[in-house]
Amino acid sequence: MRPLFHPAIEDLRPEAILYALSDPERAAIFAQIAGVGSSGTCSALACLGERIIPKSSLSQHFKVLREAGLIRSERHGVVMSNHSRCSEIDKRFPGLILAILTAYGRLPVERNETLETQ
Amino acid sequence: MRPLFHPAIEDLRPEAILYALSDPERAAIFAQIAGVGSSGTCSALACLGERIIPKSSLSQHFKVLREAGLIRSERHGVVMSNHSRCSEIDKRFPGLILAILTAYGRLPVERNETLETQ
DNA sequence: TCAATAGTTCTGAATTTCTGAACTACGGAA
DNA sequence: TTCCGTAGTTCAGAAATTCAGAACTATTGA
Repeated sequence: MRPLFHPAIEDLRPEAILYALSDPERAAIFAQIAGVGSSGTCSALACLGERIIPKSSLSQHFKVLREAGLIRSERHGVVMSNHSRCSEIDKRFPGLILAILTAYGRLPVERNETLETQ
Repeated sequence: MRPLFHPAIEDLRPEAILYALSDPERAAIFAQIAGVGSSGTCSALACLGERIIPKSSLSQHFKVLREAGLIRSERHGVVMSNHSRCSEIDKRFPGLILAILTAYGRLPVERNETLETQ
């Protein structure tokens, strides 16, 4: 298994972020991770929506999110922990993640700790 | 030629907007239209970047932008005029377009007339 | 009526996405 | 140690999407 690639903050490209979040399943996964803060294993996120996401697809989704710079994944023993890189991204692209999650209706009304409201 | 489809504002879906703007060529076209305000013919936008976009591809790009609700196209004689639906979209998804165009580095520093800075 | 211009649709090749099956990595039990 | 179970990755082929040249349509002006 090759080591997980995480782009540096200065290498983030807006097209990759938009592409990653243009899939509602991926957006739901990311919203969950960003909402809960440091969050869950891949398998815990397998049935957020109306279907059970096959694990190979799920793995691909995480790869896309990771390589867009949206999340950071690290292995802890047998499970993978994923957390969002919202605050880093917000420095580079102010307001972007907040606007996207809001558009998806994924942000709670009360202030979210992992996102600066600018 | 079938009539051009423009979604109603309440039918706009964030995934379609993100997808449409996740292509740098389409984003450049949209930025140009949104920046200039009411803007140009398709062919006038054919060589914004490093290559000349084939006209069939260009036509597809416009269709994607149109069906995502980002632009409104109308035929005036032999040419097509396209203008952005930024202000409508901004009511539905506040800050989204501004954040995306800013991330792409496409917004002038001075205030843009077609976008509300909220 | 004809030619020119601007854009759309068609079509097949190339690319991408999806997902079941096989595989790898790690931890714990025996 | 070895074996087993869990968690996730990679492979591979089918399905879907994208790309762009060629053919087509619509409109204007001569």
